[in-house]
Formats: sequence, C-alpha cells, structure tokens
Amino acid sequence: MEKIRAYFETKLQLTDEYWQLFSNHLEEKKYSKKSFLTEAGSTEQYLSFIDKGIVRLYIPGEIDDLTFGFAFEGNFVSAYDSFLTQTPCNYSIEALVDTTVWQISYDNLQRIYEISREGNFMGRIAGESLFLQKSRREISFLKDSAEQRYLQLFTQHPQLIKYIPLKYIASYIGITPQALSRIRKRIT
Amino acid sequence: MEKIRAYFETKLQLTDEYWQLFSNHLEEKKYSKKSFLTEAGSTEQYLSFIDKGIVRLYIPGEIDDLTFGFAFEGNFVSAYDSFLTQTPCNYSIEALVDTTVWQISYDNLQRIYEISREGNFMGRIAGESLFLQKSRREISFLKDSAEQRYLQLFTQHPQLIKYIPLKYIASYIGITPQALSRIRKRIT
DNA sequence: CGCCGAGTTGAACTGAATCAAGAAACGTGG
DNA sequence: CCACGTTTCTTGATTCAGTTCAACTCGGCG
Repeated sequence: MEKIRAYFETKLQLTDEYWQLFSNHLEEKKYSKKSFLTEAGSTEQYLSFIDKGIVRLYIPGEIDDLTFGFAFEGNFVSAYDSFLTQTPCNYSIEALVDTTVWQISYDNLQRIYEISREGNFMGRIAGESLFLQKSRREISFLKDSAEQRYLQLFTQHPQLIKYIPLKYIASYIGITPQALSRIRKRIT
Repeated sequence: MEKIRAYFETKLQLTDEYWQLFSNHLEEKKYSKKSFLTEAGSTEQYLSFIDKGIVRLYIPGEIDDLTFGFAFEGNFVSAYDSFLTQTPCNYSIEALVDTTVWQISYDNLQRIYEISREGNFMGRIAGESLFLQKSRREISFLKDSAEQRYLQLFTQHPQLIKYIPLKYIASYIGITPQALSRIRKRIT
C-alpha cells in the first residue's frame, strides 16, 4: 500500500485524513496469469493500481488481437473510457503474469468525488496524465519509425522483453510479428 | 455565447448561477488567418472555445511542420498539456481562417476550480473527452490504413477539403503530400 | 509579368505486409 | 519427467503502400 501513496505524493500534497478517506475504499485483489481484470463487453467497475505484475490491454479480434497498451507495477490501469461513461467496453485487460492490484470501485470513487475537492482534483490529475501519455504516443506514430518506437519501449521498460510475447509488442508498435523479428535481428 | 453553453449542456446539467460564474470569465477574441493562438516556446494561458473558424496544431520543424491536430467550430482547443502544467509548449496553434473564440485564462479557471465542485467536474469532463479523442486516434493508427484515415476524416469533417491545404492533412494522417495526392486520385 | 508555394505526376527505392515453411519454447497429460 | 501438440518465433520470397527525388503545372500575389 506504500507504493500507491507514494504515487499520489508525486502529484499532490496528501493530507493524512484524505489518505484515510481514499485508502479505506481500496481493496487488494490478485489475478493469476492470463486471467482478466476486465473483459470486452463488460462495464469497467474498477480503477486499479498495479502493486506487482504486468497487464496488457487489447481489442480481441477473430484473426488477431490488437494490443494497444501495457501497464506495469506502480501505475494505474483501467478500461478508463468504460469506467468513466459506465458503458460496456470493447477491449479486455489481461494479466500477463501473476498480478496484484489495489482497486477502488466506480461507486466509491464517485462518493469521494462528491465529498471532497481533493477527490475531483485527483480525478482531473488521473485524466490529465492519461491524456499526456496518449499525446506522446500520437506524436511517436507521426514522426518515429517502427524501429524507433521499439527502441523507446525498451529504454523505458527493459523488463518488457522478458515477460511479454513478441507478437504483443509488435501489435503495440503497429507492425507484424515477422517485421519485429527482423528489426530485432538487425539491431542486436 | 449560446454555442458554448449548448456544448456544456450536452455534458452536464448546468445551473444558471454556475453558468454566470463561468461565463463572467469568458472573453471574446478574434484571430486573423495565419495568426497564432499559441506559439511554440510560450506557455498556454487560455482554454479556448471556437465560436467560428478552424485552427491547426503543429510542431514547427526546420524542414516540415508536423501537423497533429485540427479543431473546428463548437469545440475547445488549447495547448492543453502546457496549459495544465504551465510549462512552455513545443507546438503552435494557428488560425487557418479568420477565427473567433471565447477564452478563459488559466488563473480564472483555477479560481473556478477552487470555489466550486462543478468547476472540477468540468475540468474532469474536458480532460476525459480529450483522452477519449486521443484513444480513438491511437486505435486508428494501429488498425487503419492511411487511406481509411483519410476517408474517416472527411466523413467527419467534409468542410476540411475546402479550407485546409492538402499537405497539412497528409501530415495529420501520417503520410507525405505526394502519397495523399495519389490516394485522392485513386478514390475519386 | 514573373515568382513562389502548393499540388500533381513519374520512376526508383524501401520498409513492412503477406504467404509459407521450419525451428524453438511451452504447457498438459500420461 | 518426458512426449506430444500447440503456440510463438524465425527466416525466405514475393508483393505492396508509401518515401524520396525530380520535373512540371497551376493559381495567387508582389
């Protein structure tokens, strides 16, 4: 539970009362490898903080999945659009390894939003940080090559290569597994 | 000013007092074609609602600009990351035609955030809607061809073709002007 | 009128997709 | 703990979309 408090304290000054208020609503949950935190078609009920593990976000396809995100220890993950709008989502979130998270439910979060300014502040901060992430990725698609995106991914998350199948990474950077295999060969 | 109120009312129920509070801080501003709403290197001071006109968001380059967004009548626009973090931004926002906006300054918006729950709510809503936009674009980069992205752009914004130079559109969908010229030829 | 930036068109080249086959790794049941 | 089948990864050959470089046209503006 220290990790999640530390995360918030990088973003705002957190009073003890407020932390109490928030952390009272947190629940620990464990997901085994290949199980779903959220399944396509369902409505996201939780905002989760990854205490340990790695997850993958993807749109399931008849032929191939479309992997569009990963999340690691020390970050929030959620089918955030589904969570916000409380409508069914079109993608799944899957644990790539055994994963432990702290979760807050939609209803409890709304309650916090209602009773405290910090709540809404936090909601804003979370939304804003997700927005900034996507913005960076947009620019990367416009101006970097697949090879550059691959290299960036590994300077940011060196542990990736160990736990994440190549085909998911290929999908994430927007190329086929064959192409990524060749890129990898070329640069090593 | 009706347009902007209408925009909010699609998102939340707006009380008259709250609308007063907010609209008192709005200022009308006109930008002539090719002038800047925000210039790369400066810090964004405004969140702007486009009453009339079209703007283009781009990272200036020595050789070529990198155009990564457009905004139209009836939408908000801002160098939102710079606005949020109050640090200099690395892109410019330029009027493509004579453009009229309603602006709220950073300081005034912070004040609204402080004094009302609706303020923070609105901040959240704005952040969330920007996030959803970027998410859709991310998926499009992963699974659509350049041609598909071009077609989508025009079904959504048919007026685009009239006012926006081809080379900006090409940049936005991630290809060269030559390639877009050929796509256009092929599909007509 | 002449210039300049925007758009078009052509030809050669390149990165990645596709199709296909073989090798390695992985998980499950015996 | 091994054997088998399945999935993942690699490698090769071909094709294709888009890039690059270059030449030419068109329209607007000094």
